[in-house]
Amino acid sequence: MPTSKDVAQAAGVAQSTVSYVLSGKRPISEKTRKKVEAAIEQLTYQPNAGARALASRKTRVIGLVIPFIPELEMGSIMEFVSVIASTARQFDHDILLVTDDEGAAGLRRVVGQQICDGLILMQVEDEDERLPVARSLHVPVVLIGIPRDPSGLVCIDADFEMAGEHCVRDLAAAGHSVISVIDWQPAVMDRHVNYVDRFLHGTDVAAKALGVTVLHLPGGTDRATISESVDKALASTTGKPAFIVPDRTIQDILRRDLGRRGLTLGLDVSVIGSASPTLAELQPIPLSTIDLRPAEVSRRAVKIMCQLLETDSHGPHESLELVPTVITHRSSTLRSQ
Amino acid sequence: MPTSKDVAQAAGVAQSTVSYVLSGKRPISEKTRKKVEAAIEQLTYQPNAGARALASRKTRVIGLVIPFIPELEMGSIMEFVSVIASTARQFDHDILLVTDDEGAAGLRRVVGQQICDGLILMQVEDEDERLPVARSLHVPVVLIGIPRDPSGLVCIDADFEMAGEHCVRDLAAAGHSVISVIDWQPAVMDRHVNYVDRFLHGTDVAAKALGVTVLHLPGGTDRATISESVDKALASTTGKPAFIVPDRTIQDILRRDLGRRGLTLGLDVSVIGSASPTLAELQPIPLSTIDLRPAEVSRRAVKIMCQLLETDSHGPHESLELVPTVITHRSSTLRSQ
DNA sequence: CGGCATCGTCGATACGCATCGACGATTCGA
DNA sequence: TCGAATCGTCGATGCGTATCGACGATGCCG
Repeated sequence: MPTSKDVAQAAGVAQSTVSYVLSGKRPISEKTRKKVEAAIEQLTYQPNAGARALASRKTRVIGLVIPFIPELEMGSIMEFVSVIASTARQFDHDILLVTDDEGAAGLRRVVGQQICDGLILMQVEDEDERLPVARSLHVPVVLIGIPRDPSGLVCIDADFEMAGEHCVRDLAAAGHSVISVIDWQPAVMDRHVNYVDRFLHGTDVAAKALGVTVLHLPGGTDRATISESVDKALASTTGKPAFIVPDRTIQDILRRDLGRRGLTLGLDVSVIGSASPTLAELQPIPLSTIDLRPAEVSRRAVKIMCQLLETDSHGPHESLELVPTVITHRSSTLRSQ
Repeated sequence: MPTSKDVAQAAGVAQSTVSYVLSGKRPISEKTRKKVEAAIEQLTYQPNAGARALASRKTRVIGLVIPFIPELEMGSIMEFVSVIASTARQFDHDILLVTDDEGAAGLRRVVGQQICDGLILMQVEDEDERLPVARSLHVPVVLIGIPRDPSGLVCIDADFEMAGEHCVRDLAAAGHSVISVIDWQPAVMDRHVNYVDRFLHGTDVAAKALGVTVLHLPGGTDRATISESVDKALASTTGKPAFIVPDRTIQDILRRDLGRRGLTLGLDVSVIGSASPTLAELQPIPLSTIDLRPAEVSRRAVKIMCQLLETDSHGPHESLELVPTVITHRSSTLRSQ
C-alpha cells in the first residue's frame, strides 16, 4: 500500500503538500496540484483511515444502532438501514453496525474507542435505557423515533399524528361515520414505542373535529383476535365499515377475514393500511395506504447527523423533526362521494 | 479521553506495560497487572481504535457488502445482517456496511483505505462483477452464495440441492406421484443467483431416484401466472396435487388461489414452502417448510472470516461449505401413509 | 527601487498504540 | 557461590496522516 510519503516522493514535493492537495486547506498552485494528482492516480494511493482518524480525530464513520430483531418487521428495518448507508456515503461517511444486544454498553464502546464520530439510534422507545447514555456521550446522537422526554436530544420521525388524522379525514370524506382503528400487534405495543399513541391520538383529533366515531380495537397475529375486532366493528355501524390497519402483518389477516365474510375491499368496506407503494400495488386489491416514508426519515436522519458533525459544536443539541406522511388512494377504499 | 500513557502514569508503569497487559503478548506479574487494571477501570480507559489500527495494521472491522434492495426480500436480508453483526461481536469484531450501489469500487475503497480487514459479500450472483475484484484484493473475502466459478474463493451457502431433494422425497413419501415446483419470482430469476438451479436440480435428482414426476412451473407475483401454474399442476395428476414453493411472496398468492378453488392445505393438497419457523407457524394453516437456515449460514460466514483473519495467511484460499437444510412438517402437507 | 503583504511549499511534530531490543531482577543448577 | 537462563519491565521507535510555524518566492504599492 502506497502512503502519502510515496506520493510526495513520486511528485517531488513534501508529504504535507500532498495532504494539502487532498484536503484543500491551503492554496496549492495548479502546477503542483497536477503533479500530485498524477502521482496519486499512478500509485492508486488511498489515504489510510486509521492514520487519518488518529491525526484528525475524525473517523468519518457513523454508528447505526439497530434494534433486536423482532422477526416480523425486519423488512422495514432493512429499508432504513439500506437508505441510511447509501445516504451516509453521499456525505462521504460510512456506517458501522451496532447491534442492540450489547445494549447501552455498546454505545459507550464504539464512542469510547472512537470508532465512530456519532450515533444514529433506531427504534427509540418511550423510556429507552440508551437515552441517558446518549445524552452523556460527547458525540452527536440522532434518534429515529421520539422518546417520552426528548429534552436535550435530536429526534426525527414520521409524523404519526398527521398520519392518523389523514386516515380518518379520508375515510370520513368517503362517507364513513364509524371508523375502526386496529392496534398494532402485541409485540409492538409491548415495546412502548410512542408512535402508536401519536397515531391513535391523531385519529381521535380528526374524529372530534369531523364529528365521526373512531373505535380502537385490539390487534393480534391470530385470526380469532382480528375476527372479534371485525365483529365489534360491524356491530357498531349501520353503514359500510371502515378500517385503519397500520400493522402490516395484521393487514393480511384482516383481508382474509373480510374475504371470508364476503366483503369486498373498496366496495363493501374501506381499508387503509401502512405499506410501501410497491407492496400495496402487489395486493389482489391494491391497498390504499398511509406512507410513513421510511426512506425520507432515514435520509434526513443522516443529513442532520452530518450537519452536526460538520459544525461539531460539542454542546448538547435539541431538535425535533417530523416528516409529513402521504396518503394514497388505491382500490381498497370507497370512492369519495 | 484518557490514553494508555495516562493509564501507565496512574499505575506507575511504562506505557508499553499497559499495552502488554491488554494484549497478553508478554508475561506480566500479578502485582503489575492488578495495578494497571485498576488504573484502566478508574480512568475508564478504552484504547483508541485508530491508533490501534495504525500500529497493529488490524482494524478488527469486517466489511459487509449488502445487495441492492430488491424490496421484496428485505426481511430475509436483514436476518443475515443482524446475525452477522452479532456474531462478529462475539469474535470481537465490528461490521461496516458497504452498500452495493458503490459497486466493485466500494470494495476497493474500504480495503484500500484499510477501514476493513476483510469482506463478506452477500447475494453473490453467478457472474458477479465483484468476483474479479474479490480475488485481487489482498484481504480475506467470504462469499455467501456460490458463483459459477468459485475457484480461488471462499464460499458458503445453504445446501439448496439437498433442500430440493428433501422436499421431493418428503412429498413422495406422503403419497404424491406428481409434484409441482413453482419457480421464484422473475425478479429473483433475473438475477441469476444459482441457488435456483441448485434447488431445481435437487428436485430432479430425487424425482429420478424415486420414480416420481416433477413439474417446473413459472412463478410470478401476479395472480394470473400462479393461477395458470396451478391449472397445469391439476391437469397433470389424477391424485392430490403437491406444490413446492420456495419464494415467500408467491406462497401467499398460491395459498389464496388454492383457497378460491376450495382446496384445503394438508387435506386436498400439499404445500411446502421456505420460511422461518416463526413465520410458518403464523399462517392460518401452519406451513410445512424447508428451512434454509440463514442464521446458521451467517454465523459460519463470520466464523470462517475470523479464522482467516487470525491465521492471516495472505495467499488465496479456496473452500466451499454447504449448510444442511431442515425440513419441518406442519399442517400444510398430507400425512405420510 | 525598496519594503511589505501574499502565496505556495517545506520540515517538524503530534496523534495513541504495538512492538522490539535491552536490561535489571530473580531463580535455578552446578 | 557464581554463572546462566528466565522473567518482568522499560525506553525507543514506527505506523501514516494532519497541521502548525517558518520561509523563500512572488507581486504590489508607494
